[in-house]
Amino acid sequence: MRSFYALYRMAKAFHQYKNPSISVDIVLFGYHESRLSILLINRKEEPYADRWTLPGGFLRMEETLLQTCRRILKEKTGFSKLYLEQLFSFDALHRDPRRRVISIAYYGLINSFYYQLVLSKIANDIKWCSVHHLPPLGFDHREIYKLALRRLRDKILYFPIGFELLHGEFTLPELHDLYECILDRTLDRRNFRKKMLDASYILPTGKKKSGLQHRHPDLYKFNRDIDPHHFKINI
Amino acid sequence: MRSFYALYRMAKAFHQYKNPSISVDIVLFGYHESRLSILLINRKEEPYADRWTLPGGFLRMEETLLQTCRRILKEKTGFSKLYLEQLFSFDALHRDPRRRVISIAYYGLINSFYYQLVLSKIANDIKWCSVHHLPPLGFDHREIYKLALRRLRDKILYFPIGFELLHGEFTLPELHDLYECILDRTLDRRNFRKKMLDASYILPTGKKKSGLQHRHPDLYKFNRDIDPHHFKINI
DNA sequence: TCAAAAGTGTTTGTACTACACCCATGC
DNA sequence: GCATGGGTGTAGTACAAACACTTTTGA
Repeated sequence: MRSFYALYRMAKAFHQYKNPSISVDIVLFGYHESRLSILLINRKEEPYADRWTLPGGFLRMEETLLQTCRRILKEKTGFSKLYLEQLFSFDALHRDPRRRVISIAYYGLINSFYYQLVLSKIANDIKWCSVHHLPPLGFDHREIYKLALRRLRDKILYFPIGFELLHGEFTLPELHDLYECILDRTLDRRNFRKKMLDASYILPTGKKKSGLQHRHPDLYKFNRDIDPHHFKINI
Repeated sequence: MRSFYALYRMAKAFHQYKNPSISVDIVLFGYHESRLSILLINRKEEPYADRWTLPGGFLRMEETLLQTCRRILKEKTGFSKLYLEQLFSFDALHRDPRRRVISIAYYGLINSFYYQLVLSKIANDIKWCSVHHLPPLGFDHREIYKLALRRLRDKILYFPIGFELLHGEFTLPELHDLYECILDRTLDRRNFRKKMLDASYILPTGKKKSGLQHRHPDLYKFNRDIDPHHFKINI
């Protein structure tokens, strides 16, 4: 009888603690050679075996969500220092066919292609994929990606996140190209330069970038003395 | 032995499914007589017994998060049709002293004071409380409230959520006062009127509001033909 | 010296700000 | 008729948009 009672207590506890699994999914944007890409993983296992999905994984009880994101990205990219921001929680009842999973999506920015991608055991393949040629994605990951891109486009207009995608020192044409890639439209070169400099958001380093074919452009750096929360710019 | 085996399986399942509890907490804004308020509940039980907190509750397995919000608000206010938007997920490890609870916060807007508040069994008291005189709040609810207010203030500048707080027909002075309450600053009456009308965001009904002491102001209504996602206004 | 990309200033238009007087109503 | 709040227009300013030529460099 004692074991039945223990079973009963366990069942009760089980029921009480029965909760959805919590996962994170990450839209990791990278920028390289005038292309905005996201990191995709080809799944080895069901569901969605052989389909491309966003990197993601399950929360552990002793982790915060951000820590989960960083652990997963470290496993897959080797990179640990990057900009991450919470995006939205996706909670449709059957978004994962296995069981109830609530996914809290994050998006991140990385100066991509610096680090070798690591192929984990649960994946067939991992790659950077241009946002202009995305394959069909598993789960509701296309929806998550679309929201992330919208958020990134909105945010870059009034918050200096773009710099997370460039090196410590960069040229104005590089910054300009980055903005055009993210926003997917052309921006007047002269006005762009003027706004960036007037906001004293970037500072000249006095150096020039060499090794290029034509005129050597000036190098700038991010002005870290500006409070990004009070940064105000209209591209 | 059979019961031990069952116990073992159960324990394994328990472990596998051990996940944080998921709750929602709701910052419900109401507006009445030139005051912006939020709905607060005085807890009867530990933790934070006798302290004021945001309305909230635990997700059930068969519910979406929005359904959880609506169930909770229906229990406490009797009101079911209201504007709700996901705000942020709060996941600090010990934000709830009982166990790991991840709270997905929502904020909502209600044409308040229409509906009688319902005192549930787990509460000592429930009330609308002016945002200018908030008591200390339990859990991390002050942080949640602050984020909600910031979001509301940001959003009202470019999205027509303010109308959710007014009746179907309203006067321009009422709308003006609502914006001033939410933003907590004065706005030029003439410019405000001009912008609202130029955006054809509100439409004259041809009627006037009577029963007032002085000149009877014109009544307007929300222009539902405008796609709120393309609504653009700068207050 | 030529081709390609980087650097620079001015003009024009639009949109926000600031501001003061008349009108309708109830008492 | 008077006190109170509602309705209306204009002038000034600031910022964003549009736009073309000169400079630097490698080949």
